[in-house]
Amino acid sequence: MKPAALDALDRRLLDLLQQDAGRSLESLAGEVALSAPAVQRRIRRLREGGVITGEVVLVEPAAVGLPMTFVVIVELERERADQIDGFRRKAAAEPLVQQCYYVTGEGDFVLIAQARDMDDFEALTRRLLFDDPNVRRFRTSVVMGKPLRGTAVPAGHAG
Amino acid sequence: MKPAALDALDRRLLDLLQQDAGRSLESLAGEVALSAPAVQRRIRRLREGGVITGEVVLVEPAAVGLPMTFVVIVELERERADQIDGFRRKAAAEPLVQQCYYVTGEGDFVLIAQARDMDDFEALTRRLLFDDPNVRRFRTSVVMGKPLRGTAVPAGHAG
DNA sequence: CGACCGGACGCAGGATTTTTGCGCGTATTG
DNA sequence: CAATACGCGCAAAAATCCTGCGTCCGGTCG
Repeated sequence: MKPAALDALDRRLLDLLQQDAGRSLESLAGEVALSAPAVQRRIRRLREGGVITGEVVLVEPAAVGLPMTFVVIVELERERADQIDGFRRKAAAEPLVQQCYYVTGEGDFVLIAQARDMDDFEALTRRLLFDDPNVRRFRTSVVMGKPLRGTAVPAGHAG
Repeated sequence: MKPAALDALDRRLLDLLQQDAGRSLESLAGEVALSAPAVQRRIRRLREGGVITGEVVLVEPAAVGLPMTFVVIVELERERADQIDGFRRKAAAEPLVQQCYYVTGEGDFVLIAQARDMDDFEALTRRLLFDDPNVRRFRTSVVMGKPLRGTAVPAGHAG
């Protein structure tokens, strides 16, 4: 978990792996002009250094019966550290909540959530928001169309 | 790209792979009480059916020099379909923009973006927002602390 | 100025994993 | 009740990953 300074090759690898983590070491090696073991060692270092934090499969929400996406802006009654943390924990415990941002300005939290339908979402708001006395108010936006989703950060961008 | 009805095993696999896509087929097979080839065939079907849309590595933004996260709510002047699409395209072309939601209510778009620092973010807002005459106004929220990020959807949740 | 040290590389062999072909059992359909 | 289709497990083949080792480069210290 040390900083470990990334060079241009590391960044290239990060960009490639953020597009497709399934490629073979050989294929990556060819792209960055290195041998397969060298690529593997670099990737391992990036993992151990905490730069790469995981490797996951992307699932189309609609395909598993959760076609609706919501953006919820939540305002809390009091912004005490333990309450902030409490709410964050509760939100994280909800599988339908994909992302949870604690923000300045406009409200206190911004949530991104999935749901099967309106009823499903309403049940979520009840559990997470209505029943929590510390939630002052919240505003829900329904996402239309297929959103641009992603977690990729441009590693080659700067340093 | 057909619906292809998911059974309980498919859903278990999806949940497991959304946590860690790096596991061996053997290990997955043990967990769901199936043989490795059976697991592999299911995963392939899920890919071909469009349920699994990709496999990526997760990168810690701070580690590549992009420690700041922003939530931006954007209002457009006119909500004509081609303008909506135009803005969406412009946003998607910005590597720093991770997510872009077109929503009802509160503004028209919600963006999640990364940046190295305030100047970096300001440059982004200039390119994407100030210079676009179709952007009426926008509100920026800075994300504090480490947000809960993720793209995992609970496959076992419903059907 | 030269020797030492650390770090990263490529190569090659061995271990693991993935992939394919095949035969079997079960469920569905005519 | 027979025929077909689908999915499974097994076992071997193919591909990939992983490790150990020798080498090279760059910085440092005597």
